[in-house]
Formats: sequence, structure tokens, C-alpha cells
Amino acid sequence: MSVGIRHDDLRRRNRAMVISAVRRAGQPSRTEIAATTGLSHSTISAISSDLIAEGILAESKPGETGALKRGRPQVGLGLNPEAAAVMTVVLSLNFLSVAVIDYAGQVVAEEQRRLDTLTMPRDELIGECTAIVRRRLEDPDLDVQSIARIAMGIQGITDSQARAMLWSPITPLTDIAFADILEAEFGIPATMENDCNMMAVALQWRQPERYRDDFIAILLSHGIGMGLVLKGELFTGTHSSGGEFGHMIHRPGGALCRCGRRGCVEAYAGNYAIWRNASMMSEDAEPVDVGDADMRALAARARETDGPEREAYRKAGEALGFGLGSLFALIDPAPVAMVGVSAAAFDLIEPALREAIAQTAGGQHSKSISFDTEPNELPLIREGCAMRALGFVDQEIFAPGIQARSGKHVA
Amino acid sequence: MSVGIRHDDLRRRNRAMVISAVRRAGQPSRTEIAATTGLSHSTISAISSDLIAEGILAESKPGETGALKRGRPQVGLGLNPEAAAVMTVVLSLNFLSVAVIDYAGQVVAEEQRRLDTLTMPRDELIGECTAIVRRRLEDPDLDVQSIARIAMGIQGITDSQARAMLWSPITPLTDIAFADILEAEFGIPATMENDCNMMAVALQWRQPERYRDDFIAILLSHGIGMGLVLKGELFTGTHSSGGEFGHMIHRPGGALCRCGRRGCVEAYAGNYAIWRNASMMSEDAEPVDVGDADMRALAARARETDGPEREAYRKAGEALGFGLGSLFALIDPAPVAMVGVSAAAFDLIEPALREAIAQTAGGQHSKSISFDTEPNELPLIREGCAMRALGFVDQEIFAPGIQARSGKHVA
DNA sequence: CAGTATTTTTTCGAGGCTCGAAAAAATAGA
DNA sequence: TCTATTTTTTCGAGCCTCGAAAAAATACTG
Repeated sequence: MSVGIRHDDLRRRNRAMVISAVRRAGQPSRTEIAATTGLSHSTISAISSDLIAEGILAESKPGETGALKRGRPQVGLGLNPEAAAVMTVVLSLNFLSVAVIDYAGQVVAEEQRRLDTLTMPRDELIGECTAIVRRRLEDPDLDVQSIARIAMGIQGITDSQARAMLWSPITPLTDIAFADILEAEFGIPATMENDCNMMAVALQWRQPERYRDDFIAILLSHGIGMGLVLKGELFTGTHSSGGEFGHMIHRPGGALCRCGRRGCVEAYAGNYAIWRNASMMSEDAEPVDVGDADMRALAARARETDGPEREAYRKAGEALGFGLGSLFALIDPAPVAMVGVSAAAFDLIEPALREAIAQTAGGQHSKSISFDTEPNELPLIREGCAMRALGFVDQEIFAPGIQARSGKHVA
Repeated sequence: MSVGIRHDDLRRRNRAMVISAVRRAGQPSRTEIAATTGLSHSTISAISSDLIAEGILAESKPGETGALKRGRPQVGLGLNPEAAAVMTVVLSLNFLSVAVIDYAGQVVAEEQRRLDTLTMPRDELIGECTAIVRRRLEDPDLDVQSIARIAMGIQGITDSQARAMLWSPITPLTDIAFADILEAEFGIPATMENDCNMMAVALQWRQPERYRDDFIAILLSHGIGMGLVLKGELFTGTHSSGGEFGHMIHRPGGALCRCGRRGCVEAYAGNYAIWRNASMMSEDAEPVDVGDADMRALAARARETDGPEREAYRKAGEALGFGLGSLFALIDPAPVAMVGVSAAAFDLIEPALREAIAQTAGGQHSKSISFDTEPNELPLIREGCAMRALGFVDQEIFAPGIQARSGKHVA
């Protein structure tokens, strides 16, 4: 149940608001912050001098601001990069990567590693993750004190509390509470995020004009995933990370999906499905892993001649189109970003997709729906994890006073 | 962009919180309110004495409370029925009904009227609505001053701002800004709500244990509609009321839907679709209106013998099941309430529905998904409109100080 | 029936917070 | 050097919430 606002919440929230305004704007002056937050100049002055004294914000050197106007020049406020740092851990198929990001969002350290996620036993997989984190933490160049958060991203389904991986295509293992494991191991608050959700978060930061309040990020890769932002907020299911667009039903009883069921969108539009159709294999054939290079070659063949390859992409487009149509029936149309290796073949997918969506109620204005493509998902996922972790730091760590009342983490 | 909290917002929000706690609990004592809101006893004491002085709350007569305990007895606080009143206007197929509801939620006046919505020209339809509202307002028994809000509900799509009907099956007319029309005519703030959303709001009040944070209300009637509550909040689309579950795609290119497209869930599960299938008509046959009595007779025949009638309900169940499966893939499973005349035939629908949902990713725990039925949607819609209107009064009218900063209504 | 225990509600002073107005600071132009 | 202009800080006023203590209202007890 919602709860009253106590007097001490006031400062906490307004501090968080100032920090978030600075993170968004980069180098805003106090006057600009007052304008965007709606708070008075006096309040902004008080809060920002507190934040500067605490080393969270820093005034930028004079002369850095651009065109000089008459009057006292504005002093830009920026995030102090040394105020804190966060760590991102991204686990994808056969690949593990970590990065340390300073409070201003700059990457200060990185490590990547290949491993065989599909066959790894549970302990080993967890061990690899904790080991790589530990290596970064033990780096003598790093001030360990400053790591305030870890955000881990993974392909697959996570729980809505962002504590655990429930299911993932990269491993047969299920229900690994990575967030709890990392917290127990390192004593640093951690969350376990869904990869597509992080893509959406990253897009929101990268292109705020285009992706702000309502948009959809769809991962076109081995599987089909989705990150959904509605009314400016990341959408999650009631129990899990939700948004399993790839497992909406396209054709009841249809093609065999990697999830073991039939007729899912993914069973027509996932890499393995496109490959299966392009190879004229049965729709009942077991899904197989297809490498990115093979997919690129497949797309090239499809562009060359009008054969089964092209037809396979057409079928993918149709499935995505009807799926989006159903989605749009629920949430109304919104801009879409297509991410992942098959996004590079969106030219092959788009015609059938638009044709399908035009046949649905949600596609009423299908011509006005914009599609963006971004073939490389990993940088987006990393960036999203970083921004998410920093957001937590902004909100929780640097907003003092009473702890969030329904907080999950013990102090 | 989110905005800072100003000092005067504090009282406003906490007042709203107290009012809402009273509305929810009925006759809570100050101590109970303090417990549910998390505010201190002093604060609750101060706010409630203000609210009593303003005539918004009233202390209940002593002796009304139940079991006597030791110590000073609790004094129950209740909403003062005379503090305000709201009006609901529900427009459905060939039927218009209004009600006046006092601040405590009791119906104090009603009027209903048959009319031919399908053939009525625009001016006449609007005229009927304003006329019936005017008749109620001019009732000498009614203190017009006290009507603080009008909530109008209609079958069909409304805009996400709750200002206008965009499309409705009850009339060929489109884009009628009923909220603006009523406001201009009577000078009373008004909203135009989607019928299924109001069903959901009503269920939330009627059965808070069952329907609280996440649930789905599905209207099984001529058309198929949905009201969705996620994380305790009514879900709407980005532009429209959204949640057009009936127009998710069940079978691409399939049966002809009333919306003119093909393969929508509604084209298999709407009354007209069940009728069409039961009559062994082509799936391309034009949708026709079927009366409730005819539908009840159809259900009776389906229960009697295993013929095309039963098969028609089976197909409806299948479409609903796959649709729900797709929906659950996005939002995770949640309790469902089936409302409307075909909810009375849910026994015929349920087996196929469960079978279908079990074949989807969203139906993983299909046995644990609960279905409730309620054959009569109109009372729910009315109740939802009433609660919604009262909620606005609670939040806006009785929370003084600065107006909501992005308010739509001029003071 | 008076006194005690118990629970609810109010009162009161302290401490915070935001705000508006005015002052101070810092610069460009004249 | 002086003036106009813009940004930032300072300061007192006005609210708000809180905790502690007091007051109020009742049941129990002998």
C-alpha cells in the first residue's frame, strides 16, 4: 500500500532529483536545475552546496562554458567521477565481460573472457562470474571502497525483483540467484537484470529525443527478446522480467520453438528458425545454434537470389509483424529499435513485417511506426547495466536519511 | 520530466493519503490510519481534525464500534456523504444510464433510458447524453453545487487522457470528446473512461483480496474487451485506453472480425463469432448482433448436445487461451475475471481455454491461474466509474494548495 | 465505587525544509 | 570606471512532521 510522505523524505527526494537532473543534463548550472526540477533557486543552492561538500557533485572549471553572455556567468555542475564507481557483469552465450564505470559514466577498467556456458556445471559458472569480479576488485589501481553497486545482465528471464536468473538460453541451469550470490561474496549491492531491458535503458540514455516515454527494443538474435519502456518506466512482468515477446503465439500449434512449445514468434524469427526455413528443414526440426557469421552469409544469399533464404526472412518478418500487431493492440504503437545480428538483415524482414502489421488492429498507422536498427547488442547491454547501476547509486546511496522503507538490502 | 517536491505538496499528498485510507478502510480510527500510512499520530491528528473541520470526514457516533477493549475507545472516521457527490454516465449499446453517488459511495439518484445508438446522428447522441445529465442536475432534491465530477464510461476505445471516445461498437460515429463536451456544458470536470477499465476498477474495490496489484478483467460479450491492472495501477496504452485484447491476432489471415481485419481473438470469441460458428456459417460472414437471450439459449443447446454449438464455444476457448498465453508471455500470469454474458457460459469455454494456455509459454503454471465469472457487466462499469470519479475528488478537489502542475483542467 | 491500568487522541516545542526577497557576486558593455 | 544584467547566496518567515508528554476515555480490580 502506498505510504505517506515523511518530512525527511522531502530532502532525500529532492536531492535525488538534483542528482538526476545533473546526470541527464551533463553540466547544468544551478539556474537550469531550478528550471527543470521546479524547485526554487534557494533550494537548489542549498542542496547543491551540500552535494559538493559531500564530493558528489563538482563545479566545472570556469571558462569551460560556451558563449559568454552579460551578467554573472553560470557555473556548470557535474558529477564527480570519483564519488563512486559501479561494476557491470554481462553474461552471454560463451562470453563473460565485466567493466568498472566511474560515477560520471566513464569506463575505467574492463575484462572479457570466453567460456563454454552451455556445458558448464552450476558451481563453475558461478565461480567464473565471482572470479572475474574478484580480479577486477583486486586490481591495485582500483579503489575498492568506491564500488557501490554491481549490475549483472543476462540473456533470459530474470525475476521481477532483479535478484535471480530464472531461465536462460545460454545454460541449461535454472534459478541462479546471482544478485544474492554477488552480494554475499563481495558485500556490494547487486541486481540481476534482463539483457533486453538493459538495451532499452541504454537506448533511453543514448537517444532521449527518440526513445523517451514509450518505446520497444527488440533483440533479433538466436532468440527473440524485448525490452519495453512505457510512460518512461521499464516494464516488467508481475513475477519475472516479463516482456517475452518472442514467446507470444504466432501460429497455434505451429513451428517448434526452442522453448519446447509450438508457434511462438521466435520459432519463425529466431536465428535458428530463419536458418531452419532457409535450409528447407521441417518446422519440427530441433533448433540449432547458428553463428553470427553464418547468419550474415545467409542474409547475403537472401539478398542475392529470391530463394528459400529470402522466404525465410519473409516468414520472420511476418511473425514479427503479427506479434508487434498484437503487442500494439495492447499498448498502442510506439517506436521500435531492432537490435542484434538479424537487425542487420532488417531490409529483408521489413516488407513482410509491415505488410503483416498493416493487417492488425495495432498497426492502424503502420507507416508512422519507426524502426531503428543496431546490429550489436552487447555494447547496449553493458551501457544499460552501467546506467542502471548508477541510477541506483544516485537514488539510494546518495539520498541519505532513512533507508527506503521496503528496501531489500540490509544496510 | 519528473519534478521536485515542494513544501506545500507535502500536506497535499498526506491529506490525500489520509482520505484514501479512510475510503479504503471504511471507518478506521486515527491510530489505524497512522499505521497504514506510516505517518505519526500527531500528523494524523492534525490532518484529520482539518478534514473534519472542512466537512470532508466525520467522526462516527460512539457505540458503533464493535468489541470493546480496555482503554480509550477508538473513534472511527468516515467519509462525510455530504462532502461532495459525483455523477456516472454509462453509455452502452442502445442504453444510457446515469447515477448520482454521494461522497461515501452510495447511489442517491438514478435514471436509465433506451435509445438507438447505432443509428443516431452525432448531435442527437450527444444531446441525449447532455439531456439526461441536465435532468439529474435539475432535480430539485439534488444540491447541484455538490456534483464535483462526472465519469462517463463507454464500450470502445477512448484516448489515454480519458477525454474522448475514439471508436465504439455502439455507434458508427468516431472521435467524440465527451469529456470536453460535458465540461463545457456543465462546468463540471469530467472524464471519458473505457468500460473494461472501469470493470477492473470496480473489481479492485469489490474484492481487494483477490484483485489488488495484478489482475485482468475480460469482457466476453458482443466484443472482447480487457481492463488490466498492473502493479496496482490501471494500464492504458500510450495514446488510447489500450488493452485491446480482443484484437490481438489469434490466427493470421483467419476469421473476419468486426473491426474489418482477420484473425483477431474476437473473431473467434465474440458473441457474433460464437454464433457464426455455431450456425456453421463461413468465417467470412459479416458479424451480426446477437441478443443476450439468444446467447443464453445457444449456451444451453451447447450444454445439451455435442454439436456445432459446443464446438463454437470450444473455438472461443481456444482463441481466448492462446490470446491469454500471449498476454501472459508479456506480463506473466495473473488472476482473471471473466465478465459479460458469455462468462455465464465459461463452463463451455474453460476446457479448451486451459488446454490452449497450457501450450503457451505464459501458461507454464496454467493450473494455478484463477478464473472468476460475473455475467453482468453493467453494474461493474457503473461502480467503476463511481469509484474513479470519487478518486479524482479525493485526490484533486480535497487536496488543496497549488493545483497539480500539469493539470488538464483550468481552475 | 474509587483507584489503577490501558489505549487513544491531542498538545506542544524542536528541528527541518522550502520559499521569496534582498543582497552579493561576477561579468559585458558604455 | 560605472552601469546593466544575470547568477548565486543569504536570511528570515512560514509550514510541516515528529517525538514526548499530557490529556482523555474507558475497562478492570478489589
